[in-house]
Amino acid sequence: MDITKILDPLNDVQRKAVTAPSQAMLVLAGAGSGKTRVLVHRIAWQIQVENLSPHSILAVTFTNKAAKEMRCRIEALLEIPAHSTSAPSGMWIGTFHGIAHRLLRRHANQAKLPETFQVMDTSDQLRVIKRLLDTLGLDETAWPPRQVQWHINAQKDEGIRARHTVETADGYQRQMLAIYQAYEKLCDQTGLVDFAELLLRAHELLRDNPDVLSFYQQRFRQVHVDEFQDTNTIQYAWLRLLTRDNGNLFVVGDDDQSIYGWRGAKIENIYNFQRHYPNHQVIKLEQNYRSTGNILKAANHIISVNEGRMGKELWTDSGEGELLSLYAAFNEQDEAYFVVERIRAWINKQGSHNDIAILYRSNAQSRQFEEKLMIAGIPYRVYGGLRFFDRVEIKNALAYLRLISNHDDDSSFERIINTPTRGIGAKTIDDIRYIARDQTISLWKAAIVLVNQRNLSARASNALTGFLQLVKQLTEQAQDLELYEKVQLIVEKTKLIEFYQHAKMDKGEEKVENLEELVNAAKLFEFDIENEENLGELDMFLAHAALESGDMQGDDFEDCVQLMTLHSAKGLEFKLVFLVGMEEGLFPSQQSVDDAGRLEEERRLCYVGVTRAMQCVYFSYAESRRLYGRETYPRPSRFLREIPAECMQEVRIRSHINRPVTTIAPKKIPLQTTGQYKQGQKVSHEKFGKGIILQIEGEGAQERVQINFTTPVDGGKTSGVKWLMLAYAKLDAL
DNA sequence: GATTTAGACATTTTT
DNA sequence: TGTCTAAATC
Repeated sequence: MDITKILDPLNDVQRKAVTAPSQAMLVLAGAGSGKTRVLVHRIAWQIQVENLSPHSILAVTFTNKAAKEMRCRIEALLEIPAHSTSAPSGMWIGTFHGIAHRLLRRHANQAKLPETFQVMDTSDQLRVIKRLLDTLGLDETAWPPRQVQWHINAQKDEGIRARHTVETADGYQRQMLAIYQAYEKLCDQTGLVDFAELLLRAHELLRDNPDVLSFYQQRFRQVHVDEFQDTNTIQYAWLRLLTRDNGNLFVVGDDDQSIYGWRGAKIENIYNFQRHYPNHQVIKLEQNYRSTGNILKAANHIISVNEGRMGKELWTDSGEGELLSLYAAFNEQDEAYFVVERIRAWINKQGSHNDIAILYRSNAQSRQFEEKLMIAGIPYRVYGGLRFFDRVEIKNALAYLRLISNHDDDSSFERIINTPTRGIGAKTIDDIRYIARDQTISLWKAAIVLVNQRNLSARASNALTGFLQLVKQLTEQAQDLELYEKVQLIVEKTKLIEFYQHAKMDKGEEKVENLEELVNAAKLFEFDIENEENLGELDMFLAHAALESGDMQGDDFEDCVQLMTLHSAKGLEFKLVFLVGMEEGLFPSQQSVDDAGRLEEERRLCYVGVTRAMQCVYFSYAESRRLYGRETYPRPSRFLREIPAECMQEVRIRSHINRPVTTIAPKKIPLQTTGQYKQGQKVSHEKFGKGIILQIEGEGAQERVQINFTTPVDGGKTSGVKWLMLAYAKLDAL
């Protein structure tokens, strides 16, 4: 047995946490202090040294990425051969939602769910709510669907069912309650489960079924939780139930990095933990292995302004490093130019685009930077876009698959009844809805009833019959096929490809590619044997699509500058970090400045941002910024003043950045189009291939465009950046 | 049934 | 100001 492999890479405090006897443990792990390492080594320790069966291990995370990483690192440490997916090791490592889902599949009966229940994602849920409001005859402007959705989810996150709510005189509350009730009923009828419901249901399953509870209490001798500060009420309640008999709950978190309070996360869970588990031990990891001394000094000062912390101060034994820099930009354009210029300098000196991140408070801020990076020809990647499984074309294809799996899935039925368009109009759909509501049957059954009634117009009847037959036929044909063949069948036979190919809508080509990619994804989808219990491969795949929607585009190893929000930067690290838009009203955001609690969360966000950096931090703010079409003159962020002056240097403007004299309007560089082409537009040229328009200059016959050609041509190389006269170049818009 | 136009709206996000 | 969605129109 090789204990050294587990213990040697650890410092004293980490080792103490890893080797502590079984009990409740709270590890307060500062940024970059080896939090995941402790978790991974702790589990390895328990298995290898304490001879605990992997079967007895439960580890919970928030994201699939984190779960995957943890599993890989544990298996590497234990030298379990790679590629032996989850099954052989027997450990349950997953997200709260993933594990709740697994429990509900295994005990669908006791959870009072149909065995074929389907998981819906956020957009599915919104559709269901919209439809519900419609049936209830409520006006969408008075009852905005998003707000209703938010309300319902917030209730569920707190563990509150509609029936628990106390009657109030407040009309608004009462209506919301009625909607919540109706929503619960609808979900029960159609066998649909939203994300919050997964957690709530899993909690109720354990709470109300002592046999199930004691089974899992005995199975999971050790329960581990990552990012504990992000748990919400119901997640923590669930953890408490599971660990009630032995108290072996090992949680790792950082109160200073709690940035999800707005979606129900409760820092209080950390304080409550200490009350609920009186025999717990607290260990603080404060040695940071990521950042320079100056960066940590700045971060510590910022976070120290907050009240009511658990108290922690990061230190490092590596040197001071460079000073942090601050740039006061004239406006947001200037800010972007500055950042690009610095990126260039970094690349020229030492290298990789991957080292660099531009972090901002809100997604809208990415635009300026994308534009300037594009012009500069610097490769970049924006995080937080549409996920693969969230795309319309994919959702449509999945809806067909779901309908095949369960004809009574109303939400899928409605989604695709007229996609691709097959002549079934709003009128016919209304009729189907009416019958369904009237006889309390599914839309599918109602559609059959409607056809049989024979009082439809010939055209509508034909169209509807055609649709019903298509689905029936697909169901039969799919019967004995492999998963990917089923997907292929759907994609081909439903004419979705033709639909998107034909439509000249933007990104049609991309949509077709995505559908093809979906078939591929099905091929790659590895069937998790441990989960098999009640479920077919297709249903597994559908659940996977809902629960792991982001996983496909996850790791691109292209060498790119990374653009993302501060929130999505949590857990990552970069050598060079730009924290842009450091302005009052932007960061901290306007909505949080009046509320002490929310302001502290913004400050923690700033702390998270600074601690992402390993070597270098640049702050920037704009003295004037166009916001929602209005010119604003924000003040620098208060967080900048919370950084000690001795770790900061102010960067002065370079000569080439024009600072217009105040009375003269800023000179506009002629970037406007005179007609058909726009900056950023994709075009193709018969000789140079496809590319993107970087700049447009001149007028009339003199008009010329600069294009960055990105597709390889005959020689196998890309044509690169070229200036072309519009009058001569044969360009096609894409 | 597709295209156009008007209007709302605009932190942060994973599952 | 720009984007996205929903309704209006041909």
